[in-house]
Amino acid sequence: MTRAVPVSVPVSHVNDETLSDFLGYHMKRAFNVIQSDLTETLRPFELRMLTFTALVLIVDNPGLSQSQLADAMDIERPNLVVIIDELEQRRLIVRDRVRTDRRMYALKATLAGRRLNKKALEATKAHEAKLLTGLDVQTTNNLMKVLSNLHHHLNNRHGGSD
Amino acid sequence: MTRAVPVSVPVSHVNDETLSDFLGYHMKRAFNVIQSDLTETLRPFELRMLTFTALVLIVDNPGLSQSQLADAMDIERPNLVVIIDELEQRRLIVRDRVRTDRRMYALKATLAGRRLNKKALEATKAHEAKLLTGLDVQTTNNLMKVLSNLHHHLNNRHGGSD
DNA sequence: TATTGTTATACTCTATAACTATA
DNA sequence: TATAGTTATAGAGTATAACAATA
Repeated sequence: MTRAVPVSVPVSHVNDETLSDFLGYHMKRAFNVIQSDLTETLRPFELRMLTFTALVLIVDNPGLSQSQLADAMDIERPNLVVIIDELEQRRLIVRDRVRTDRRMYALKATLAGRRLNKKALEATKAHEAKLLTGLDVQTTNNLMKVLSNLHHHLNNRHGGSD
Repeated sequence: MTRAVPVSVPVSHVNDETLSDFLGYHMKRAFNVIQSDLTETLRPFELRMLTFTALVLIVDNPGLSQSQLADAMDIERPNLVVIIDELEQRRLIVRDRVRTDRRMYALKATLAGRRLNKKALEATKAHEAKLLTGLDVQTTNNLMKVLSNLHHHLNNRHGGSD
């Protein structure tokens, strides 16, 4: 896992100036590190980023449907099914039939689900705080705000003009 | 592709406040939209984000090795092989043996590669500018800078302490 | 007809171990 | 022995079409 130090090679420092205008490039690189880190943090709880996110959203929004959840997570409905299956099989959530519309399920967390959610959440927060140690506070706050704005902006364009 | 308008459901607005502290959540959502958009933009050129990024970096850094490129792209060396294979088969780049160290290839773009690079680059820039229309300039600049800082920060921690 | 959840499926991206050829 | 590139492979994530049940 030790990142090798470059030896004598044709190019000593990779020039990525042309790519510096592209969000995708920077976001992917940053996201890569964050996600692989988050994956490790969640491993002891047997959660992945997707199952963790789903669990948090269900805990915070008891009764929401799979369609709504998929929409909030920006994934397709079919891909959510296995995630919900997994959480349900582990008795962390339940699928309750909605009386008034029997097509839907109302997703709710169990006590075990809420407990795991709490523990995983704490671990993740602690780990992330450690990751961001050394970054000035304003940068961190900016980042969150800008990313959130960006998503709303992009999502509106995406959903609206297509 | 039309995003369905929510009907009457148990939860009218999904509360994601608990997740609002997590970089991963916001980055993923924003990245999702950007990448799916970028994918469409690059489709006419028969490029994906990975092949596009590799091409740009090779054009800008003639002679770099696959290890260096993989490192710059934050992917594992084995995963780069098929990407380079694809670009080589399409005669967009060549693998030149390095005389002084015959283990390595010096990657170089062909004329066709540089031409495609230019066209794809223009399309991507135009498309991205359109995507970001309406966002104030400072936000955009901040975003780029913060993401770049973040990557360096995380990468140092990641590579250094592991 | 339209929507919710589902199955099946294919494609892309990612990660690891083990190999070869060179150094 | 160590590194560059490679192969094979397994696991995640993503996207689409088509279906049953329900509205």
